[in-house]
Amino acid sequence: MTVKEKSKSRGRPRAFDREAALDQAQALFHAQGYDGVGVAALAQAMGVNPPSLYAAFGSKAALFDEVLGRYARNGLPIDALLAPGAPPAASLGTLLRKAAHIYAADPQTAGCMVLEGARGADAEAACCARNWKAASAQRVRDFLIPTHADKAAVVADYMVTVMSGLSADARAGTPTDRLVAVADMAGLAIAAMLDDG
Amino acid sequence: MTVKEKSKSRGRPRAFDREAALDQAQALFHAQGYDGVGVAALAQAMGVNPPSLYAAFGSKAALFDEVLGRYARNGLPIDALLAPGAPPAASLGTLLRKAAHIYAADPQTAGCMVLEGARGADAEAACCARNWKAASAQRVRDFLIPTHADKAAVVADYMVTVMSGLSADARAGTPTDRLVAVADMAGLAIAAMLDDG
DNA sequence: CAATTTATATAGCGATCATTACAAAAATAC
DNA sequence: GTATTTTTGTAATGATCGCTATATAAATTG
Repeated sequence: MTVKEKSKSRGRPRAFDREAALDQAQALFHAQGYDGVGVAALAQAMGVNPPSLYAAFGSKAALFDEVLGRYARNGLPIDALLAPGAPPAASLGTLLRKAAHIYAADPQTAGCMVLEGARGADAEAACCARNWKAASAQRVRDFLIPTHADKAAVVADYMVTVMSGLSADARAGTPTDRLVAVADMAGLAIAAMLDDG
Repeated sequence: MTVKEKSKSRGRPRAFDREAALDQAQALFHAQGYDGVGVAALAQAMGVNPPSLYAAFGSKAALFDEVLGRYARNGLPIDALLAPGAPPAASLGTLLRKAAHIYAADPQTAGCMVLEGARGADAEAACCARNWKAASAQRVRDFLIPTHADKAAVVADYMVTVMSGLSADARAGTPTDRLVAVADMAGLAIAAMLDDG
């Protein structure tokens, strides 16, 4: 039952599915946070011994970074919602509302893994997470530049700030309806800034 | 130079100033977070050996809880800003703006210790911090009930959410002016909710 | 076949974690 | 004075941290 995707490498083949192992790592990181989960727990959940984990992923931080990449790719559909030409205020409001729903949907995956990772005690992991966080803020800025160039920076900062707060609330156990109500209220500032102002 | 405040207790007198030690602990917890600082570092900063720390404060988590109490008492002047009869939207906007200033004022004390502590990996410490967080939310609700009873809950949630996001940004190094700009934009939603709506 | 390469499992590395025996020291109580 | 109580410093507890040295197993290469 060994898998050999692409090139038939020389040595002994890997005995575990790399993607499936990443899934397990992602679930654990999301549920308990980078600081809350140890390498031993990760290896066990991935069905692998620590040496294989290090051989395949390099380090705990590198594994986390790879997990964050998958998460950012398959998480919130930012690019779909913020397509060029979409109505700015409404689209950003929808993004906040969708984030609230996703953050509170499952207690095992509460909040945003990127935004939570950016606050952890581990400097290396926080640095990785903040890079992904900055990339998301940049996407919001790019979306706004054509229509509201002068306000793109503030509004993008505001979006990240609110989503970070929503993520914290979701991890504290705030239920979906309260989170969505906050997201909708946060949308009022966007409308006031982009439509009225 | 030994201090004996109230009752002359029986045994050997304490050799350190309890309040000064708490100051040092607060500085360290604020700078590095509950998970980021160990008991050994705490004891050294407080000028005390670990056994004395445990004799005086009980445990790392209990020390953190006591520090949080001091912090909540001497931190943001919530009660002063949210006095009964104060203009609701303007007062809450001022609170956000003041929070932004304080959060970003000193890199050694960036963000809010309560809101950051509420996201830590340690369950006991996070529980303590969330109690203080809930108490602050309750003060906002009480402030709003007389004038906007129907919206007090959402607005209080929104305030805590935004402040939590501001705290995260401050810890990530966002400068004061950008944080204040976000706080002011967040104030637009409060005005829209309380004045217009 | 032997040689090489890679992944595996066992076991343990030194460091740090929060916490605590233990005994000497310093105060009051009798 | 002696007894009692509390704090002190030294040193170490077991647990867990991220990580790895080592040897064996399983594949390709010649």
